[in-house]
Amino acid sequence: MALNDNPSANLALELVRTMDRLRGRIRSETGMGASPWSRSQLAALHRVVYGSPATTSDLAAAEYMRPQSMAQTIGMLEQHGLVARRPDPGDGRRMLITATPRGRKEAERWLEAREAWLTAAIDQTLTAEERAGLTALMRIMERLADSDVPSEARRGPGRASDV
Amino acid sequence: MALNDNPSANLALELVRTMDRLRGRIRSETGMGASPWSRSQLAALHRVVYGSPATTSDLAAAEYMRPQSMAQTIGMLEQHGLVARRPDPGDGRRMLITATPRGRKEAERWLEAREAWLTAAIDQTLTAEERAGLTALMRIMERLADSDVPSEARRGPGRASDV
DNA sequence: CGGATATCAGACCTACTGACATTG
DNA sequence: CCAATGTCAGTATGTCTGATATCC
Repeated sequence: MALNDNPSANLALELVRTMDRLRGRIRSETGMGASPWSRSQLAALHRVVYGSPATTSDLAAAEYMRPQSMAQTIGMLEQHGLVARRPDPGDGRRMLITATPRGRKEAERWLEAREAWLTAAIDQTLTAEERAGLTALMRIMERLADSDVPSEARRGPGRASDV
Repeated sequence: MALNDNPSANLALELVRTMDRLRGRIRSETGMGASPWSRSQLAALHRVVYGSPATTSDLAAAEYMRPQSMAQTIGMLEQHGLVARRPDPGDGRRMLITATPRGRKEAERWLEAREAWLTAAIDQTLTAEERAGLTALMRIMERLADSDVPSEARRGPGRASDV
């Protein structure tokens, strides 16, 4: 790699590259017609179904998105009756999102279907020990995703000369 | 989770959700102005710089993308003089991509800058054991990304009732 | 002629930014 | 009046598909 003397920098680069490649493989195997719902929509639905009632902003913060982006996703789910929005009794600004019975059924159906290839890959290429340890390893990525390291850390070099 | 009786299905779902969330966090911390190059462009440049001369199709296959998508990425790199394309002497159909000296400099400069936040997060929130675990996790993800499990595995349920 | 590579054109998905209204 | 939430509109990106030309 020879990128940097800092081991963490190499870990970071390799981690991102690995996630990008695995994501690409999953995309290429899953195709787009595999489900009427996009990955973002299923992620939001998953959170709504298995979580407590929350606002669009809450969901956006949990997924590290802007509220407007999450609103668009939630809007599509609402159009199809998978989630419902009701005003917060105590705060007129807030709209609470909850899953409809239909939304719960669709979530169970499609969350499994969407990751069918990855499920098969985990089954067929990992050992039992690796599968047993995978959950613990994923916690490490969760800790990174939710770490309180401030964004200030990104002190990039000056702009490229003439790009 | 209560999604499925198959443990691998739950692992698959959790892995995808965790990657999506970490990706979102990195996106939100890195911003868009952090680099004149996109993540796809740097990924392609990284592969060209540290690999042997290859065609657009080769690079696309390695990143699990369509050749047309990779061609667009490579085209932008070529416009800015980071990579060069020359005809394959032995096969008139093929165009070999190589990094220019400038491309090598830019790669070293920006690959590090782009993951500065993740580097800091790894440094500040993970223990030595966890960093070792992270390496193990990346190996597993690489094996999944490159596994030979066929796409046939995705036998989804029938289309949603009336969606 | 069939297979592989590259190219051109069009479409979609996802997330972003900015501006504005409403409520606490 | 200011902060927070939600909504509307426009933008940018990255990838996809389809169709076509060229070369082995």
